[in-house]
Amino acid sequence: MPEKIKVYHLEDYKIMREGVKFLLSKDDEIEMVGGSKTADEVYSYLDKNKVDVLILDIYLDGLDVKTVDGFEVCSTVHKKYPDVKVIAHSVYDDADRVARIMNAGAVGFVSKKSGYEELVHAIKVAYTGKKYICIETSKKLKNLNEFLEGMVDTLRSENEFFSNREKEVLELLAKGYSSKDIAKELFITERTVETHRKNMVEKAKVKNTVELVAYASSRGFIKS
Amino acid sequence: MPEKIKVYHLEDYKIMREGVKFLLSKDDEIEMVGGSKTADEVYSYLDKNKVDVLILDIYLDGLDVKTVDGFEVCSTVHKKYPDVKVIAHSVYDDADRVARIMNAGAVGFVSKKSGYEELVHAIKVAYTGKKYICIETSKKLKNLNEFLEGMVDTLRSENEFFSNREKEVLELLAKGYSSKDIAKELFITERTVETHRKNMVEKAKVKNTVELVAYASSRGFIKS
DNA sequence: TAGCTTATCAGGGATTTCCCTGATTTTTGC
DNA sequence: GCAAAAATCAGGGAAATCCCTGATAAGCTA
Repeated sequence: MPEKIKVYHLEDYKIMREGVKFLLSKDDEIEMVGGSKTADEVYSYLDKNKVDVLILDIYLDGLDVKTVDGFEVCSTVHKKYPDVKVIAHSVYDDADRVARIMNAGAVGFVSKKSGYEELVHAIKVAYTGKKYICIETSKKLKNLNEFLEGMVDTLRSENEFFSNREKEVLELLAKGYSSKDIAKELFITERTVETHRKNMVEKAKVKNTVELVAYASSRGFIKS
Repeated sequence: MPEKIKVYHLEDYKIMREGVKFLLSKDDEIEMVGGSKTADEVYSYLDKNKVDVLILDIYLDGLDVKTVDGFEVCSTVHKKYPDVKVIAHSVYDDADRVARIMNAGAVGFVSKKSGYEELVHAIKVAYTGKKYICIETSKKLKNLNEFLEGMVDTLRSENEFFSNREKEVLELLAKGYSSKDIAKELFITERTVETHRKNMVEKAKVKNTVELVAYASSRGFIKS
């Protein structure tokens, strides 16, 4: 099967992250690789991992100290990680904000009033390098469609983070399984399981399995 | 099996309704019976059907003609359908709005910054006839506890589960620290650290530290 | 005051993880 | 079809965790 579109979600409301994560994961072509509520977490994730599409909540009022501005995040991501397509996801769908966010480098705009199919659609369109504005909003802003003009296609490379087998091991680790338990479950030897653990610890640059699971959990690698 | 708690959701953002519907449906005791974006749809549903809990987004800016006020909806529901427990679900978690909505007859308040487990918890508490305010918000309003006194039955404290010392240990564990490392950091013996770990593993009913961290992380006990 | 929780400390031993050294086979990408 | 990545397997030994048995002291509360 072809590689899935790797999607990261920046949004300060946890329940929204949780919901979107599930809804988008229903689509076979999409893989939710992470989600967080601060821009810094996004940057540090993007430094190490490949992400195709970033869903960005424009207004992050932020629990953290400094107030983060969604437009700024968008243009920073656009400059620093040009391969990442940004889709703005917002409750505000007025002309001014849509224009600003598209100028800041977003390739898509989806109102939160729209359902998840709109978001799925926007992601797929963005992935092909085109721009998209959700039906709801574009109806409202039909004079603004000049903004939807061609953009340069970007390159892509980088590698996957955890392999499928590693992810299987990871999930069982998070359930409290020992290497021996996992070996039985997956019909491989304990040694192999240990190798997978070791490799993941190295990849994630963490000290041990406990931190690995904390790391993976906070980035949404572990289902539950 | 006992009957499920029938939950209706009033919320003007479709994607949020979709997400919440799934997230809450994962719980065996909860049944999502409906959801809509206007108050009128709620009323007509309540006229014909039994609903135990109504999740109410306080500010419905509303695509529909007349602007609907969440506080008004709350008090209308409270008077007209006294058996329906209203839980306010909002992005605004300031003292003023919390107080107003509780006075308008809500039995629970959950910030959208909280995850779905908080909503699940609030629903179950509400169903038993008690009042509840989410951790996030009650932390924020802790100086205003005078006004919360008597108004709420369950101010779920974080200490409900792990003690402060245990949480300190937990945070360091999630950073990959060994018992020895933690002992140095906290100026206690390795043995004591081990006891804290053991106690947490027992409390959380998990198999080992790895699962403990996965458990804690998914419930937001670990900052980062 | 009696009982509960929290926080501290400890020995001994079984089990597990971690770390170093390797290796072969299978799958996948170009 | 070749090279790279992923998946498999292995020994040996140090370190850490896990599991059982305890204990003491402080603080809260009914």
